[in-house]
Amino acid sequence: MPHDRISALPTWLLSRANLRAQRLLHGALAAAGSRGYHYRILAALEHDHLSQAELGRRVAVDRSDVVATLATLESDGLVHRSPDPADRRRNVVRLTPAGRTELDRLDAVVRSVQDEVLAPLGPEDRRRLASLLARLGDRMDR
Amino acid sequence: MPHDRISALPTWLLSRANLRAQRLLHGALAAAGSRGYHYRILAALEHDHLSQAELGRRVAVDRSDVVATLATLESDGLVHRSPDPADRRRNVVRLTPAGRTELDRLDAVVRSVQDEVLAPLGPEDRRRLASLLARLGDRMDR
DNA sequence: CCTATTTCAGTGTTACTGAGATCG
DNA sequence: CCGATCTCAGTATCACTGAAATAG
Repeated sequence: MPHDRISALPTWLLSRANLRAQRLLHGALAAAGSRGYHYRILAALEHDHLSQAELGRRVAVDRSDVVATLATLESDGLVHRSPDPADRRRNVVRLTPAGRTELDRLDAVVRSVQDEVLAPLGPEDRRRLASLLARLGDRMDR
Repeated sequence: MPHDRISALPTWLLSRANLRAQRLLHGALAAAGSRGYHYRILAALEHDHLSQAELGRRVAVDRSDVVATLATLESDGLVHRSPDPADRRRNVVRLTPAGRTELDRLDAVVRSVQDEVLAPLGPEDRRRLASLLARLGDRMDR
């Protein structure tokens, strides 16, 4: 094999597996008329109403991208922004009823992609992989 | 936990772990004055002289990005392109001596990043992870 | 004074698409 | 005519930076 320097590298294996997963995910979300940031942000709002900064921290979306994504989601009637009376720097972001419906719709899409991504692995290997990946990703303080 | 819909998703765990790995990798390559595509393409040329199309296939870089990357590498004197006499559609791409030196230099950078990425795991878990990721990434025909 | 939040504008890498010209 | 290669130009998502305005 000519490119052994690369093919055994953990960062390579990780990026290949992730590329395949993200292709499937983005393809499915695009077919549903949505995108990754939209799903992430709607999902973060499922239980709580949050400020934009807190929202971005929870789903690891940059403050700047939160603004742009919320502008789209709000103009589509999926979320609602209102000034926080307790701290007037903040916006309180909530899911609208239409937003909750959209979240459920996208969630079905996302769940079905998980099975497709994990198709090569049995149940036990799926659990092992999840556990190993979680340990790698936990050190994400930056 | 408020965003359980996301935090247990394999595609989420994969993207988080990969983001951390790529941040470390790109940071280290940038500090060394290089980038991911440059390393990948130099590494692919280690043993063989290849056409651009074959090169792109081996390290999964799009034909279009191969052109742009080779233009930079060639102007830096790291690779050499010449028309293939046997098939005049093709360019034969070879590493120059300076290119081989650069590959060795970048290789040291990349290797040290692997240890940093895998720091949370012991030797046995590292092998398991590599094996599981390889099985996920193998289905990359598209 | 310093920090946090929201917003805007812009950058960067990776990944990808479409089309033209050349050649087998 | 079809298919492969190289090139150019442009797009998309995600990730990120710097700075201004506002408020605690």
